Amino acid sequence: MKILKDNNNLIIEDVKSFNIMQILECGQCFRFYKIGELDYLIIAHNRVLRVEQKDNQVILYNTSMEDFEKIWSNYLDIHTDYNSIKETLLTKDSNLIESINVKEGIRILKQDTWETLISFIISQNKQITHIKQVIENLSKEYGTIIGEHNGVDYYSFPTPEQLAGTTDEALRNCKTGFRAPYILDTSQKVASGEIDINELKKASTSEAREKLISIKGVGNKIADCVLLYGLGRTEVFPTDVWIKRIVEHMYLKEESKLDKIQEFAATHFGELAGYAQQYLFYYGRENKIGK
DNA sequence: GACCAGGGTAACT
DNA sequence: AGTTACCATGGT
Repeated sequence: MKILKDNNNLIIEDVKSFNIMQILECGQCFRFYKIGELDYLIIAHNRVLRVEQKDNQVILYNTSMEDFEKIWSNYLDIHTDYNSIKETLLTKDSNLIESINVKEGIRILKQDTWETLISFIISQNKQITHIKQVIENLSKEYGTIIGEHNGVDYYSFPTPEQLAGTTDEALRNCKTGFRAPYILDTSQKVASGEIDINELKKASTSEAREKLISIKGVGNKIADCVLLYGLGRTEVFPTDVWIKRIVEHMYLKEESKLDKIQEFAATHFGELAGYAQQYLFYYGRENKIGK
């Protein structure tokens, strides 16, 4: 892999295990817009980034080398060796061959902790398209303009302070529904420092999980999503209805409770459970495994 | 119109 | 400790 500069754009050449469509549409993130084939706008870290993929080239438009080193290489998880991860997973479990082959270009984005916390609170009992819609509503209402593309403005994800000052009714107007009090409460606790995002980053996985679950509206599944997508804890195995069905169908052969599925993932996939979850979720959901 | 969606809480046994 | 109704909202 090497990085080339082309006017205001950066080109990543010969990057393996990278498919921008799979990375964005595997269900881990919500703020992106498809503008063409393998061509997307990503809203992250208070920036608008256009990423287009052509053959073995990934083009990052209007980006400096400095931003790449500081933000995007980390966000896109560029320096993680996914070939090695996939090989190790396959030696642990050859049943993964199909999902890994089909979804070979997944990478787990390193997303902002605060944004994943609110996003996955919104996600409960909602479909992915609705989640995206509600997050866009919130960003337009409470965020700030951070960029433009083809005459359309794009907004940052609101800060804790921006959300802490609103009301339950205003949040419901953004179609948050019964999640509105959860969002408001969480925002006020983060804004006041009662919940410290930086402490979560330093805490052990189990300590961080415990703190996350203490937030009203955050249970096991949402806490694990924040741990995996927003805190880089790649050993956790978020277990939603889909992953539950998939694991039951592919491995356990019977209805199983959450703790049994967690135990299975930990012993079966070990430290790589988060990656395995991502391949299984995206492939299994698309093919309705177990449904 | 019932049923379900990348669940969680509170009020029940 | 283990179930169950309910929570907004939009799509099928």
